[in-house]
Amino acid sequence: MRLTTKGRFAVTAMIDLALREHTGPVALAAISQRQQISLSYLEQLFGKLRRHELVESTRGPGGGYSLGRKADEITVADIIVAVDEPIDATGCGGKENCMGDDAGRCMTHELWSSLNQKMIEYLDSITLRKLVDDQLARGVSIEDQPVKRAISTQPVVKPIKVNAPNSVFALGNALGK
Amino acid sequence: MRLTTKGRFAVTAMIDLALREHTGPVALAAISQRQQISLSYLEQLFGKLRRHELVESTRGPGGGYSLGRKADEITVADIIVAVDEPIDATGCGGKENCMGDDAGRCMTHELWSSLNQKMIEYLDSITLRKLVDDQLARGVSIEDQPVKRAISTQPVVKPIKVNAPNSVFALGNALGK
DNA sequence: TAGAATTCGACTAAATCACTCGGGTTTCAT
DNA sequence: ATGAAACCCGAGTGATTTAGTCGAATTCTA
Repeated sequence: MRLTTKGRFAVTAMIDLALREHTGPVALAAISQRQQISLSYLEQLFGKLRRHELVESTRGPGGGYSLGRKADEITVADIIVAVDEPIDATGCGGKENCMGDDAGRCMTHELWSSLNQKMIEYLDSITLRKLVDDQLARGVSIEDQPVKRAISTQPVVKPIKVNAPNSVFALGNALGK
Repeated sequence: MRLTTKGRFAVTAMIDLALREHTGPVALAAISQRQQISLSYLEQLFGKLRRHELVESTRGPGGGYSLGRKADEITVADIIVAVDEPIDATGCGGKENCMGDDAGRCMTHELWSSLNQKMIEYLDSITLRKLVDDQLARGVSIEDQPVKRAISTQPVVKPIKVNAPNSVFALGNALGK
């Protein structure tokens, strides 16, 4: 289990999606504007989320993404595992066959796996529904934009996101303590 | 709060250290062999751990590292923060001054910070002592090598760690679920 | 004092991450 | 049909992380 900015962005985007999917599919462009995540990066993340069946896509105008199952059946661990690609690797998947040359056994993995397991269990106990409720309790305003596809008499001024370096947020991490 | 291989290695090494420091300072070379972590990387990690006063160093022959304070006063969060360098960055340290141009506020950070806080609190509740006790309960054999500095009549054959790619372990991550 | 064991610190190289770019493909509205 | 809105995909790039190398500095033993 890893915890990187990629996972954070995915969780953030999923919360945003869960907050608004009741009015139909949510376009990535909208999430991109609200959460300051670049559109193409979101596309990568949602590609993985879709392959893991955490979201469903609707193509064409008026399309977007909706949750693949109910919000209380999606956990934070699901999201993070989906975008982080287990990779598994090391060849020493689950068995103890990764011993070296002396009696050390697979202690390296043993040592970490216990804590790792606890982390996973913890993150698996937090559902998307819980996070959404937390946000609503905090009084986050959803302030729907004109929801249905804009009646295209006067085209909406498209906010081209000039040169505002949205990577200012993207780069950082931690937020320490 | 980030959770990368660096943090995992640091926690693993600290457990190894805590398991054996009762016989005096533990040399990084020993941890390197047991846990399959490259010596130079360990040196980097312990440099940071030392600056954060989680460990103390003793130089010269018979030297090594020992815990900076008692094992039940060191938490997993302490270790991870020490090696991960908060960096803080983003300029939007703690305040809400990072709003964009429309009413979106700092929702991106708001969204994540709640979960982030929970993660920190959780990892801060797990002490090194607890992890060590878990390992001992699992029956991990400590199997002390000839503890005191080897009587240097016949020099011990230094296991040069031929070309065994110890990075096999170093590379991977996650271990999925 | 000589020599060995060990920690320090700076530089360097390889791998991975966090994006960006430039194209597609599907579907709806007119 | 045509065009626009949205999802799809894969290659490319720069910074960070990870790891390795070398040369010190320190301190114990003999």
